[in-house]
Amino acid sequence: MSEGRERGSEEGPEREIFHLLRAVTVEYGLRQAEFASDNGMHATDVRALICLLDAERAGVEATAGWLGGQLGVNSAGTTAVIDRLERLGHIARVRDGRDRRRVLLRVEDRAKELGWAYFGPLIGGTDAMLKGFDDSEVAAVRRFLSGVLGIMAGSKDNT
Amino acid sequence: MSEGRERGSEEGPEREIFHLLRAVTVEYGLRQAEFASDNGMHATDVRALICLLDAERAGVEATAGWLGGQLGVNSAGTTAVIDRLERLGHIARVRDGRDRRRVLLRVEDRAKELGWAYFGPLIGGTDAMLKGFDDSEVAAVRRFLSGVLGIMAGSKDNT
DNA sequence: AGCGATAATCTCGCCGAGCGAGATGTTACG
DNA sequence: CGTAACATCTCGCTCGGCGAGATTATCGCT
Repeated sequence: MSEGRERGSEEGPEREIFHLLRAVTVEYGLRQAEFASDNGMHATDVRALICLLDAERAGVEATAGWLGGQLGVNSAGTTAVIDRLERLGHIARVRDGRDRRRVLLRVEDRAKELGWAYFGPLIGGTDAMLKGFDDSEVAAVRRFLSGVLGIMAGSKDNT
Repeated sequence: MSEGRERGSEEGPEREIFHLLRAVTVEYGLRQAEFASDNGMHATDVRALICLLDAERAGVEATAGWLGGQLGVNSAGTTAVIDRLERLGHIARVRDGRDRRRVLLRVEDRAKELGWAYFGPLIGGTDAMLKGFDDSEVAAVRRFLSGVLGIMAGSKDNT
C-alpha cells in the first residue's frame, strides 16, 4: 500500500503523496459506512446528514431538491432519503412559508450530536496532530488540500 | 449559525483544515461515482478495480475472497462484482494451479488503461502542484496525511 | 382576478446491488 | 479413503434508487 514505482514512468516521490491521499479517502469512506450501519442508516443517509449540517453551518436553507442535487440522487430517491432520516428523528420537514411549494429540512439536535460523535474524535485527533506543525507547515497542508480540491473539481468537465 | 465551538473544547483555526480534507474526500467520491457511471459500472466496481490494481502493484495475489474482504462485501456480492467486471472485460478469472479452490483475479490491460485515464490527470495535477512545494512543505503534507490515516484507522477498533 | 405554464415534491412500479443460507467443488488431515 | 475445513458459486429475497407521472403551489401574462 505504499511503494510502487514500477509502472508509472518517473513521477518522482510525489506519487506517494497521491497514494497516501487516496488511502485517506478510502479509509474515510470505510469509517463512514461503518458509522452508517452502526446507526441503522446507509451511506447515502450519512452523506445527506453531512450535507445538511454543512448547509446549516453555512446558513443555507436546505430544501429537498437541493439535497437531491448535492447527493446526485433523483427526486424519488431524495424523498426516500428524507423519509428515512425523518423516521429516525434526525431531521424534520418544514414547509417554507414564503414559497409553499418548498420543503425545508431542519436538522434536529439528535443528528447534530450524532455528527459530533462521528467527527469529533477525527477533528480532535487532527487538531492535536496539527499542534505539532509550525505555521508554514500548516500553510503547506492547507495549500495542498486546496490545490487538490481545485484539481478534482476542475477535472469534472474537462474530458 | 457559523460556529459550533460549543462542544468541542476549543478547536483552533485548524478545523478549517479538517473541513478542507473532508471536502476533498467528498469531491473524490463524486469523481469516482461519475467515472463509474461513465463506464457502465457502479461505485463498488470501481473500488474493486482499484483494489485489484493496488494488489497487482504490491505483488499480492488477489483472490475472490480477498477482494470481498477489502470491499466489505459478502461472498455472494463478491461473485456478482467479479461477474460484472469480467463481463466488461476488465478482469479475468484464473484458477489457482496450486490450490484449485481459489480463483485468482487477473487485471486486464484494458482496466489498467482505464485506471490510468482516471487517475492520470489527478496524479499529474497533484504532481505538478507539488513542484511548487519545497522539501519541508512536501514533508509536512506527507506527515499530515500519514497522521490522518493513522487517526482514522485507529478509530476503527476502539469499540 | 383568471388561467395556463412552470416549479417542487411525492407516489407508483420496476431494476438491480448486496445479504443470508445453502450447494458444489477442492484440499488437508486422520 | 472418509471426513472436516475451505473457497467459491447459486438461489431467493430485501430495499435503495430510477423513470414516469400525479399532485400541489407559485408565477407571468392578459
